[in-house]
Amino acid sequence: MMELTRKGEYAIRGILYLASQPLGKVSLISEIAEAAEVPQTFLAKIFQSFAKMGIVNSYRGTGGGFTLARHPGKITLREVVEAVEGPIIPNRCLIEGGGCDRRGNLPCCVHEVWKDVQAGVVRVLDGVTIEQLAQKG
Amino acid sequence: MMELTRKGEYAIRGILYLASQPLGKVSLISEIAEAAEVPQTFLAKIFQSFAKMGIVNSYRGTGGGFTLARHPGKITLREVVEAVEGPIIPNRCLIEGGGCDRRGNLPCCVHEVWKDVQAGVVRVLDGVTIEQLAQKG
DNA sequence: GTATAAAAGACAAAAACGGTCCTGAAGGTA
DNA sequence: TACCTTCAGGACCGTTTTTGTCTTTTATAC
Ligand code: SF4
Ligand code: SF4
Repeated sequence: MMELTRKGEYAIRGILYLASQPLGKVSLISEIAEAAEVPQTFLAKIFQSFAKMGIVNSYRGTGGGFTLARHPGKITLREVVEAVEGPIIPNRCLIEGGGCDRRGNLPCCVHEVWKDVQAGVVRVLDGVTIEQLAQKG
Repeated sequence: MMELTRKGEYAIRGILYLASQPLGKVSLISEIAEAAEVPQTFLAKIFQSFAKMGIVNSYRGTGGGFTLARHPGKITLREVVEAVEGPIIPNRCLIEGGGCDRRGNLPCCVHEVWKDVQAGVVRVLDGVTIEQLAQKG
């Protein structure tokens, strides 16, 4: 239960490589993929998600590649994970507007527990920036 | 990410029905399935897992069925979830004896974050018993 | 115009999910 | 003993998700 997918793991490795590079340096996806030991085409998809979420900037053509869109101290691990895996939802009754199928959409007593779990995970992941991680090596 | 499967959701509903019954009362799987609104054959598998984990007792033959193996105040939500979904493992480097494939099995800096996530989730789920949940309705 | 590099989308194998079904074993009961 | 009840265990199966690959298109630099 609660397992990060490969995509999530690769996403972190990739963004961490970017964070370890000099600020503003443009990196090729091929370069990132090699350093992060991730299949290149797969990582390309991941970085597309990053770009859409405004975590990285992408540049096409000669001299193109990716840079961080913000200072690494302003990018949290939660953002990185959620960019590729979607929001952190321990149970479907926490989905925005979703609700529960039982009892006429009234949440049951367990609902609150899942909210606690969600809040706990979010707090941990929001408390870590990729700058912190990159510095620790 | 981190989503409980149907199996986990059904497991909780099923055990909560047992906890709502008079202590020691033997309940049929058909009865539990109907009350919990869960496919019966699927719930049967779930209760097999419970029995193996020592959460419930099962009795065969006429008059058989299931009872809680312990007082509901001694059964935590974590046990119930882990019985059917396996241990709470946010990332594969937390698997016992598993380790990471990179850097010669040395855990990286993100490893500690996943340990924090795991500890947080476990703390929440271990802090709730099915007795508490059943009482709140 | 041409080379470069990301964007976008189609495709696909493999695994996980969400069950169903059948046979068998254990335990009552007449 | 024969029969009925109830759970145990395993085979099976369709759908969805994961984990990618490949091809085509678009944007950019030179
Ligand atoms: S039964 Fe309770 S925990 Fe389960 S989905 Fe509904 S509100 Fe959430
Ligand atoms: S790279 Fe780090 S976080 Fe990822 S599996 Fe290895 S030790 Fe864990």
